[in-house]
Amino acid sequence: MSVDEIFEAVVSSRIFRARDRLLPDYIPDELPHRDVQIRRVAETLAPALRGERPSNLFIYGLTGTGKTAVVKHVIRRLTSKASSLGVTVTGIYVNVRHRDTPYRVLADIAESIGVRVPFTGLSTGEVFFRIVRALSRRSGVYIIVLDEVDFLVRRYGDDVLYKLSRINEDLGRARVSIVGITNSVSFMESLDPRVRSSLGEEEIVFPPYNAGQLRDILEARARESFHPGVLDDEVIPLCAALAAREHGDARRALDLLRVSGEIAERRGDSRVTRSHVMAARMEIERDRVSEVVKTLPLHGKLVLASIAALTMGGRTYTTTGDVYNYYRELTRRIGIEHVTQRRVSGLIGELEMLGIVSARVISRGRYGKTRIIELAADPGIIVGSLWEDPALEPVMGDVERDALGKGGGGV
DNA sequence: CGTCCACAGGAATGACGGGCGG
DNA sequence: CCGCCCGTCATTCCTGTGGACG
Repeated sequence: MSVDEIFEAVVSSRIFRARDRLLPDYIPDELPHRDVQIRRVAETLAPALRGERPSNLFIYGLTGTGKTAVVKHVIRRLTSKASSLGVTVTGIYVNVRHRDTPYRVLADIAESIGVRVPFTGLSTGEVFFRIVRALSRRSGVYIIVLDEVDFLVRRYGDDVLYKLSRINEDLGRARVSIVGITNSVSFMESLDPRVRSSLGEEEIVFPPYNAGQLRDILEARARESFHPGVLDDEVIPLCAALAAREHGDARRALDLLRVSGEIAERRGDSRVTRSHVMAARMEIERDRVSEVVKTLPLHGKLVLASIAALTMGGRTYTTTGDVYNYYRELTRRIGIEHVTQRRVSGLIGELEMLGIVSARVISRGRYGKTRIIELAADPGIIVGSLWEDPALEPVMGDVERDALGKGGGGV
């Protein structure tokens, strides 16, 4: 296919009418099955229209339950209503997982209100001071949305939240309220009581979608994004069912639908079928894992290789100590320094956070306390991704062989 | 019912790179 | 341009602990 033909195929897609409406950052005008949540968020934030400070708000719900979409949707309506009323309401959105240090979060907030700050070099206190200084010269209501805020607190404590929750004391006419979004239901309990009572003035829980609701969401979105009649009847129910299995994650469901369409298009097929969905599922998983593995530090990769080698055969799990021994052997054969067991423990924790292994702490009594570690992604994909790092090449053959060697099932 | 294993996990450290004020 | 301070990353040090064994 020539370059021109590729471009032409994209422009005159037989499959998609508006592919971008399936992307994660697209906020549709209608959010099916979230009427209750939309109303409650709107009620909470509405006082901003009178220039009053809305209550701080905390939102809980698993990934893909529409938290971000609902908040963005309401804030978009709110700011446009406000400007038609001549009131200043500003929404500031920060995803804390992507900007995962206190400094970067504050820098983002500063940027959003037009305060230029350098990437680094300032103390967080200084950035905070500049935000306060800028806001105290203004009036209006500022709604700061901290998405996935649990990531920040887990690593850096609730210092930033505490300061932000008290920012109004230092301001003149401007008013700030905070909307925190989190995936973790137990998050609020980990906060300092002062912060908790201040930030949790209002709380809303987003329940997961069930398969039927996911189907409604997908159907509404498919009408916008696909040409009529290109989806086989079973495609949407299948995507919905697969995502429902993953605790009702609408983002997963939409990704699945989009990638299915992309695969159909790439293959030159005129309809999207079940087989495209199955291929999409595989492709999404492969991309996710290989992206994570690629960004892992070298020792993280070696630890992951060790876990893979120790679990791929008959055994389904391994423990920290076994992983460490195997890992040391790998570093010896490559001829590099090894890190301490503490660090390996930390790396295992990071792999768990990335969703590539699962680990839980158990006590084996007389035989000590350890973590039970299992792979949480397809082993074949993990090993395949590890092969891509040239530094691991000298040992990857052995890693694969060791794993297969245990296939018989005896210790 | 105390011991003690095999780690977990908090706190501290050091290297590094970048901005700031003079 | 220099010395200083800060955040970040990768790492080390060290204290804490659930529960089977004896």
